[in-house]
Amino acid sequence: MSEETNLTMEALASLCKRRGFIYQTSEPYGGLNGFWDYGPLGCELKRNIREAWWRAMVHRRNDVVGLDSAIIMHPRVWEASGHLEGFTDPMVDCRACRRRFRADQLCEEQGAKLQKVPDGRLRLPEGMKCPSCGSPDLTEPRSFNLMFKTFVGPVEDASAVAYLRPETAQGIFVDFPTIVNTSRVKVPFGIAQIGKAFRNEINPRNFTFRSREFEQMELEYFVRPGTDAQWHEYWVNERIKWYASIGLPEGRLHRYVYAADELAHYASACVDITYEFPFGTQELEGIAARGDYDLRRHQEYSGKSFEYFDAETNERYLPHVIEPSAGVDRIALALLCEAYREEWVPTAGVQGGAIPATPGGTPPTGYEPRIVMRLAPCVAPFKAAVFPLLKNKPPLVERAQRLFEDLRRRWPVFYDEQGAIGRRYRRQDEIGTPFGVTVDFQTLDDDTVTIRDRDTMAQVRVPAAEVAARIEAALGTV
RNA sequence: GCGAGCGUAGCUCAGUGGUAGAGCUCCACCUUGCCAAGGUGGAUGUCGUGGGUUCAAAUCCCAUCGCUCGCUCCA
Repeated sequence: MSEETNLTMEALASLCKRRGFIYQTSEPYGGLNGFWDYGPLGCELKRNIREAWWRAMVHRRNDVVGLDSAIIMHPRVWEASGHLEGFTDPMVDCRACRRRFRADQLCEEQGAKLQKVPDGRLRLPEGMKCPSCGSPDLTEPRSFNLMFKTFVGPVEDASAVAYLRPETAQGIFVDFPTIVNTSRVKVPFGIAQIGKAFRNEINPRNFTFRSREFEQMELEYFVRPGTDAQWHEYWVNERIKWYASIGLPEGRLHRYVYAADELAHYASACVDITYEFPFGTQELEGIAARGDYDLRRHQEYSGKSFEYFDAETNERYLPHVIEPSAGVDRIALALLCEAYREEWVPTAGVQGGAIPATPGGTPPTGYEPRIVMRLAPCVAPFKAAVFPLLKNKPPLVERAQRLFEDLRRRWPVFYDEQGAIGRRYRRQDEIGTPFGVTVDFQTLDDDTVTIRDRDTMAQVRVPAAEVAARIEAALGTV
């Protein structure tokens, strides 16, 4: 990683805290690794992401319904899903020095291979030694589950064990028969869900990118067996389009297509949509063709039928599923990375536009630095800010407040009369507000105001009555 | 999880055993006729936390929590 990108992530984290987007949880207690709080601006950003997704995936489609299932489900769900066995890293402990190591890693280092015994358990080959102290006195490989465990009811015994969901998808699969029976849906159709999920990650890293508590937006789209490939391709394309609509251009997104030997045994295809973060190109969303694996497993483990009766073909079958699964927090982080700019802008009297700042440099004569978040208007926390040009002139203040009250009925809008007008513009630049609407002395004559564009800093004068329509147009169709 | 580095005000940081600081930010008033940092006044830190050494600890030692980087892992 270069020094420059390093600086950028630090600068972004610093701005996120300074302006109230995202910061560590439980700060007075020293923080807690892998958990984050979204402040006043961050929670608006996240709401906007969720709402844009829900509109695109549910409200504007005829073939998808929504769901909000419980975070804690019957523990057998996680046996059926494979999470109880699959979500583990086998570890061995050294009895001599009490250190703990990854079993597969330890074997590989010593030129051996972890052995599997017939009952499915893992065993160390002969002659393995502790990499730390050299003792051969090692425990058998043991699994440490990445699911958070808790107890249901007052008694903390084995029969009361439950887990916080490590993904939202299983709620959809488990509810599949009920939704089919109650919602008049017909294959192909989808069930969408947004919600928190929890994984006890060994190593949270890269700001919020890998967290222990995170939020997913998942669609399970059920299709006729045999149509998997075409629907998979359809959803990959749909999702890329959606990212563009919230301000992540296709140029910075990539598709990582899984090779045959990388796929889970039940999957026929998987494509990750990745984004060029400063710390590397990393996944935002995975789109997998999972066959009928999930429904089949729940049918087996529950003993109930998960089959679908297709009235068109008069067949009974387990639908196959395409799963676009996105992380809200990762999308929020990508949007913040994409939007963040340090610029040098001309001061009064200097011609020309803003130039990108050199990290750590000082602006040339006639320029001064600004930080601007170029968030797409549809995801920006505030859609506009309203200012009286001067706060000590009551008619300006009164008219500005009236305009503010008018606009806030429709969108989150910010009002500010504090300090010089230029400073107020800059404050809004840093939090990504796309428009600054200023009431000045001419407003008192003809009721026009100026609208200042965040990105170009250019101003246009329009009738106050047209401001709402201008904002609406900028929000687009998202 | 391992190794290395780091933790002082909201932010960026100075302060290496002897009375906690600067710049920016923030608040009040003034000023200000469109792009921040003009005036006056003000607020904010038991120096991440807990122990220990010492007459005395932000400073030295131990533990712990957190952050960054590398390895590892993964969504």
